[in-house]
Amino acid sequence: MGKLLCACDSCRNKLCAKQISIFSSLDGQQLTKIADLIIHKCYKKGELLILEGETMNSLFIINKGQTKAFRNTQDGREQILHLFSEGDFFGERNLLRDQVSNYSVEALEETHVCLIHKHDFQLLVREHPDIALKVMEELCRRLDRLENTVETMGTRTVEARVSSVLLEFADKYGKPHPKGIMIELPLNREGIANYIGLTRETVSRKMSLLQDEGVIEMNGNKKVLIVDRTALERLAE
Amino acid sequence: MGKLLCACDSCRNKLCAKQISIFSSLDGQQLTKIADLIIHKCYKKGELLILEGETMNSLFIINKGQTKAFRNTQDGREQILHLFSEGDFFGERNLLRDQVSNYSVEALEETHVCLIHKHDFQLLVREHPDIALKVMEELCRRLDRLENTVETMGTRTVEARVSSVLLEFADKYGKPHPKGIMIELPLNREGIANYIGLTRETVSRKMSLLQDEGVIEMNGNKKVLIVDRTALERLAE
DNA sequence: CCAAAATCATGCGTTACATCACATTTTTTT
DNA sequence: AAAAAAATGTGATGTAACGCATGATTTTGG
Repeated sequence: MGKLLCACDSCRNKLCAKQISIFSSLDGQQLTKIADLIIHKCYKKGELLILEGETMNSLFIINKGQTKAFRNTQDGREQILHLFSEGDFFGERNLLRDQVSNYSVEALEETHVCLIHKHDFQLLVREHPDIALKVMEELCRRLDRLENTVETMGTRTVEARVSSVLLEFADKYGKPHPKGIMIELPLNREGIANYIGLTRETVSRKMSLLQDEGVIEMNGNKKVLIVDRTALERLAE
Repeated sequence: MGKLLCACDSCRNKLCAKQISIFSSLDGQQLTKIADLIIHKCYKKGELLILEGETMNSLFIINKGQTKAFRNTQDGREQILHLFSEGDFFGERNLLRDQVSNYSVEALEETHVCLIHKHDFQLLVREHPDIALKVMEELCRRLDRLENTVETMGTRTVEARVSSVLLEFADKYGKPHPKGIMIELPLNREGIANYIGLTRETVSRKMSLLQDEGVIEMNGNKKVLIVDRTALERLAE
């Protein structure tokens, strides 16, 4: 289960840093310099990138694949806090203040990451203040999303929560489809339940209900077609 | 209900900016320059500082008093997202990208704020990158808190939610007391309920229960004495 | 200090979700 | 392609929080 250096050099000569929005203000030469600082790693599905409570010393940037950030609650549940995919970063909180990670991060599929060491990142930020602004922007986006999550979790109706999460997935992972928007779900039913604080069974039941109402169509376990987005938005309130 | 300029000059000549952590890296001369940019305003209890959906052009920093940030949900509830008190700032999200406010902010008591105009703030950040890092730190703290909120809201047991919020208040507003920690509650029962996604009645019932168990002692409606912090921490998990 | 208004406590019936159990389907493995 | 494993759907049942109603208490404002 060792975390091996990535065998593929899919990005070593391709300036993967260029793809990443927080570096978007830099020019080619600066990016080349950054590329030299980056270490690449590759994780298989189910592998842990970060363990809650662990001391961190790098910023993780996802080059390919996706991960979930979660905590194991005392009552045995798993609460998923964030989903990270291509271009997202995490571990930033431990770069400013010395602090252990407050969640675990697990690969949901084969995931390739770029690592920048804490020290290098701090130098970069000093040299290019624009990076700090980009990071701030992303943190604000993340706050927005969490505020929405808190709002929907505070809402009593469970239908609204399920609808919200489907809309979120549609925006993030959805692809156009002749009959609507096709989503390749990043999580199974239990994962969705752990993301919005419900049980697997309740998510199942509500999704079946949405299908009966003609709002969505399930295609196997991993694909969902949003047929009537408007209805979903109305349900999500 | 007009938002009048503050009559008191409690801070005009006292470099109120000095108190504010995001400016802590600046020296006296720089602070004086900032003080000139600041506009002071004063709001009475119940007044709105920001209305959800409003275009924003300033950063608000609380000099004295406290406020709640909230949204009115479609089902008629009010979801409180943040509590801000002395030294806290808000409105930052609208300074980076042009975006309307995604929550309303209301004064919970007489509140004095310092306002910095978007344009001035952006210049300041360019000139003093340390400010951006300080803002990032605060944003991270806020993310931490929201992540905790999501975790406790996802937890099924309501006792844990109530205990968590009491602990949060104890840390933020608690004062030492011979028998434990005395809290001056920033919110009434309904407010607490809207903060953690419960009903007023449920909060009432659970707090009565905690009192019966000898964990807390209520003193009128606005004061709570934490008698057994350990028990509360155990309940909060 | 008193009266009015606001806030809080609590009993009770109802509802919605959790929980358990098991059949079924889908996915993975060989 | 078949077998094994994993994930999902669904019914029955219990329970905990909601929602309403009402009386008690606390706070506010003159």
